[in-house]
Amino acid sequence: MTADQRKRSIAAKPPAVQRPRKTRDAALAQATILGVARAHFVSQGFAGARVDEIAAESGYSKAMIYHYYGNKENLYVAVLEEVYKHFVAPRRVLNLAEVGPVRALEAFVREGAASVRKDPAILNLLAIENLNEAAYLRGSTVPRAIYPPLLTQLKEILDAGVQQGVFRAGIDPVQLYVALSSVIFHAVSNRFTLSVTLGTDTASSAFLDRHVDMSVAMVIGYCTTSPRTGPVRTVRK
Amino acid sequence: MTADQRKRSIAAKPPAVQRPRKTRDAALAQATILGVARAHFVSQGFAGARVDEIAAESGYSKAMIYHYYGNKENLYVAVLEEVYKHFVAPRRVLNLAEVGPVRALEAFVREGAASVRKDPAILNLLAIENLNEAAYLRGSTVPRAIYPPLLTQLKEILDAGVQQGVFRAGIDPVQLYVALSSVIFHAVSNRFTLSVTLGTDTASSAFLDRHVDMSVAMVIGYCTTSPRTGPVRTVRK
DNA sequence: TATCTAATCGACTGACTAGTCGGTTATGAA
DNA sequence: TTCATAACCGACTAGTCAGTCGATTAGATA
Repeated sequence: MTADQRKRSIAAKPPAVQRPRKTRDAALAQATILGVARAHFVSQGFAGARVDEIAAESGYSKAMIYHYYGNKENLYVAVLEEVYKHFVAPRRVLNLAEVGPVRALEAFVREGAASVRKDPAILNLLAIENLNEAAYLRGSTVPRAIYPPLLTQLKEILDAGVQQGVFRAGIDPVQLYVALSSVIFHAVSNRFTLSVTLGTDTASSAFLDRHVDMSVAMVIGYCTTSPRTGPVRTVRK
Repeated sequence: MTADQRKRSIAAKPPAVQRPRKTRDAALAQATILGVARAHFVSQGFAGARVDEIAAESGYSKAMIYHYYGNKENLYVAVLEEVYKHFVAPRRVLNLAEVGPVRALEAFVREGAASVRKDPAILNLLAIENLNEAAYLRGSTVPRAIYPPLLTQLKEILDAGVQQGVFRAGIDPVQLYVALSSVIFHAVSNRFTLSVTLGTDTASSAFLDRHVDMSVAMVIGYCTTSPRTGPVRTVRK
């Protein structure tokens, strides 16, 4: 039994929806198919996912999938867009003026980390996209619309921090976002290989809790340190 | 034309090795097949790679692949092990006593970053493994043997730093390694999606240079800061 | 030189896979 | 009630895929 078969057999459960279906409901059909497709693409990748399996598990015929989504690629893109939207949606707007730039930045990091820990699906799709050189993502407008507000929010936090004299000047929001997302995402998206190679359960919530704390300290520490006096300096006075 | 076909057509070049082959050479055959397989698994993933294509491009028949590697999974594991070895091999041993803990830690980060920027293949395989919950990696002893020395090296740097009063005490090497690898790997492995979503070419060497500098500052800053002092304290709940 | 091992391959197979097609029937509107 | 629309599906196809098999032959060895 190959690893692939091992994994696939998990999905070999009876159909989630029993036929004969009572009523016709196009919206329900589309949503059900999309949900099942999401699970399959996330765990099997684009090439690894099987349209037949998605159909069987959803309780609808394969013809329905092609009726609503046209082809496998469109179905995948629909999943990609749905997951992207879902990823950013729960992020609440911080009251920057109230909590101040340092706490706002900390919240930014902690919320992102909590979001991917609760549902790592976005990380799998991101990995798939990068393996594929973002071929499908490029064709979608949804993810592109999601990020500018996030960058704007980050820029406002940075500006406020500089103005109040708590952050160093000259930090590029894009550059900071990349660093942030690194510490937020990587430990979760690579939890399996890290656990195997490091011999520690890096997926445990205790480990990830500590990782988030360390990440926050690194990011806040960087932003609050003057670049000239440098990090090499032993202790801040 | 689907994105898959678009990508696959790149590999549709004439065979790298011309037949009739002059001599028989088992070692050459295995190495050639492994090299071509590496390229295919890295860019297409396990499910996406095609044994027929690997055979055609290598200039050997498919029967040779099965003769030497048994099946697709074994071939993939062989690639995985080869890439892992190649990833750690070029890392030179630092003279900790000579350069001191701060520079040693900086070098640790910079060398890791340089290594994956030069050849991101390891990152693709890591992504594939994590999508697969490290199913294949678990069956291999090679990657497991590679990491302990790396952690030992990191621990020595940390200990020296604490002893010399430049690093804070109590940093877990495993925890630090996860943070390090985050900032080292993520920007490179996610360069495609980051570029698309952020609207900036995050794969450019200028951007990555700045990212590495920021990463070094964050890591060194964290290790050289006392956890009790500094502005970080104010944000703790 | 005779012999044996293993390097090598063309052609095959059975299972799988994305996508299609022709038809049936529930449902809402007229 | 009639009827048009679309929700829905079983069965099919053409091509693809991992893996096999029987045979041929280069080259090492005795």
